Amino acid sequence: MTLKELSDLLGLSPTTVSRALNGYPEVSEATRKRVVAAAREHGYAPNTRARSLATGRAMAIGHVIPISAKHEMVNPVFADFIAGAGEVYSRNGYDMLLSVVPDDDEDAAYRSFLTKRNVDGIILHAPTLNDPRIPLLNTLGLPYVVHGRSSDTDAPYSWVDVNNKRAFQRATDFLLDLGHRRIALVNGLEHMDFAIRRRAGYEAALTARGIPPDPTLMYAGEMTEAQGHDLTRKLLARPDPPTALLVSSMITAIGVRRGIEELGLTMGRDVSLITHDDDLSYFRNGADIPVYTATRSSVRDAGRKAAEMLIDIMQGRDTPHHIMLEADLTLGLSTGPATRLAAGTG
Amino acid sequence: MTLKELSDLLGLSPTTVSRALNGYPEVSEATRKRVVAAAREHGYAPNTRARSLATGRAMAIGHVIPISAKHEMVNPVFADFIAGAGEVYSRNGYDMLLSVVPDDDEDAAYRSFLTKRNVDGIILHAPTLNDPRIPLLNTLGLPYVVHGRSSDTDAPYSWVDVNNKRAFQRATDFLLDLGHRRIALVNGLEHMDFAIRRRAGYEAALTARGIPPDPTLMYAGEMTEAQGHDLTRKLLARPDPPTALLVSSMITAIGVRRGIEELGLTMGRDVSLITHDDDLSYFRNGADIPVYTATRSSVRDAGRKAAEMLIDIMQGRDTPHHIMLEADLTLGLSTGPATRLAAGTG
DNA sequence: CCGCTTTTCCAAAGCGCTTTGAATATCCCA
DNA sequence: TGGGATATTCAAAGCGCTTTGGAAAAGCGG
Repeated sequence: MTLKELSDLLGLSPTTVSRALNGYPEVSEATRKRVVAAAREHGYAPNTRARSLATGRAMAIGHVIPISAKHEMVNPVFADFIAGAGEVYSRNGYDMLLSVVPDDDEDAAYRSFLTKRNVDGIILHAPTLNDPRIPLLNTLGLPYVVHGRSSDTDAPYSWVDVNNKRAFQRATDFLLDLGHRRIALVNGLEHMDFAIRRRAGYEAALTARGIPPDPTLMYAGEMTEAQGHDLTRKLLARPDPPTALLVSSMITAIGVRRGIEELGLTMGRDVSLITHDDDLSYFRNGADIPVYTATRSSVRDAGRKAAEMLIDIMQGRDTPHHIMLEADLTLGLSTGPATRLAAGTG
Repeated sequence: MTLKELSDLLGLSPTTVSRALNGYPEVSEATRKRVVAAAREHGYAPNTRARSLATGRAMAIGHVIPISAKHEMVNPVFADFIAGAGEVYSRNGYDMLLSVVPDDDEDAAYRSFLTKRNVDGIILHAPTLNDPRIPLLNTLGLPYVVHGRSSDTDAPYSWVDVNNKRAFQRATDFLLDLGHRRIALVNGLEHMDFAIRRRAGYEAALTARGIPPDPTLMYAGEMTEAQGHDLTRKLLARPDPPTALLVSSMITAIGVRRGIEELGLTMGRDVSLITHDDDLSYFRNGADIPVYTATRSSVRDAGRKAAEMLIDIMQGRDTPHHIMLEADLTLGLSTGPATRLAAGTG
């Protein structure tokens, strides 16, 4: 069913039917009712392609999902972020276009969004230090919002981010308060902006207490379960093992825990652990006390906020273009005073 | 840059330029070269919306991501499935359109794909017993492929699925061979088709050895970490605890393991565990012996296969429209003979 | 009842591409 | 050298919608 068919059916011109459906004032309320009813009855909806050709707007928002070319790894937080964003898109009549590309030719994906004109805006994921995609998007001229920030970047851009530095500073402080002095950092890849900020928070907390950060206690890499495990085994095998670990991902934390328990140690007693928790639906803590003490911030909520911001920008609304989310520090069972392990080994 | 501008630039008609770029034979090789070079130089790519309006093909494939309205849960395997499918789409010039909707009005999303004509085909996720979406899609007339199957459905449809029944039958058999007799099944929601088939495999293996399936050992629910944990605690607190658990998801298995170890028991010695492993990138086992004995089948690979099948169908190629993937049974550290626990409790 | 404004509707152009049908240029061989 | 076949190119229509500019209908005060 096309607009023409529907208008023939109603004995009206396509113009009138179009206006009636799009809520223009130049059509009487009576005919509008009639048109809307007929459209519903015959299941008419305008052909997206024709409409967006005529209007110049694609009514779609693009996401580029980079796949680590080396490790074929897909970031597990994407699913929840996209769930949040998608919710907002649906409510506002936008489609979500996903482009899955190896992370070494992401640029092409953005350019193609522009040349093919199939999206009106873009969400940029997983920004790195001085991310080259930001100047690229600025030259392309497509509205976009970054999920995260990019340190050392001059160019202006809109973003939604968690206060990663403060979160990890607070977490480290908390561990220090518990008496821990050797605290390991198990972080994401070091060119990732969130990892940089988390490290900054961690180092700031240590330095504030006069403890020089120990590079051998700091790890940066892919956040898989296996990495968490292997690394923990290595760290705890040292003559001077850390008494606490600060971890950047729930999935890595699970591996860390496995490593701890394989050694017959108990998390929260022998070794403390704080993890960042993106509040992924399938890892959500039950009603009782959380297993992991965590810096928690819902990535799904970030998705919603980023989507809303982007839509605002595309509609020219002059909203604040930065949203800083504060992570909760939620107390769980994985942390405890450092004394016991210190006593055990000392 | 539009086609017209490019053709003016070249002193050719839009027709010729279009044909040159689309590889039609009615254009001399010399001009084709010239056109292609100019297009590349000026960064010309046809406007998707105009092109698909003219051709009638959207060059996009739709996925509906249902969010459990009750639990706000997003299926963690989606990310990897989509990564696999997206890879194939990119290679073939298709876009991926995602529609995130609460799972109680999914139908509307499919209908809207049709009326808005913004996709050429659909991938159907997470089919249930006698899934109503299959007849719906058959009436809509859009090509589609189901990731999974739908038991008790008469209507024909194309699918890519894992042989869930055989996988769980083999896994159960393996546990039986190890001497286990009380084997718990921790399954997904019972209206999900994969859960039904896995249970069928589990029951078939038991029955074949004359062991009547015990309904109190069979659980069906959301596959979260917390559920796995809570359930395990309950099961192991029974006077007649199971000596082994067969679990439908890696994430649940992690919770199960937590439950086991909280009781001071050791997985693989005191309690055995086999899980289904979708080979998600961030849970991938390292090079050494896997932690979990598992029925393993890459969901990313399933995504690739489903995408290829759908594209074949859309192009009218008469390929086989069913692909049954066999899961590996990979031996890990989480399984062992039943004797010890039996000795301990008996 | 007339001339004016306001309301309501419509014809036609145009968005940027593909594709049909026709026109022109080129070729080959008698 | 001419005429038919073949290789190139092009003009124009059309995909289904929105939107400009205008026409017809209705309302209104004098």
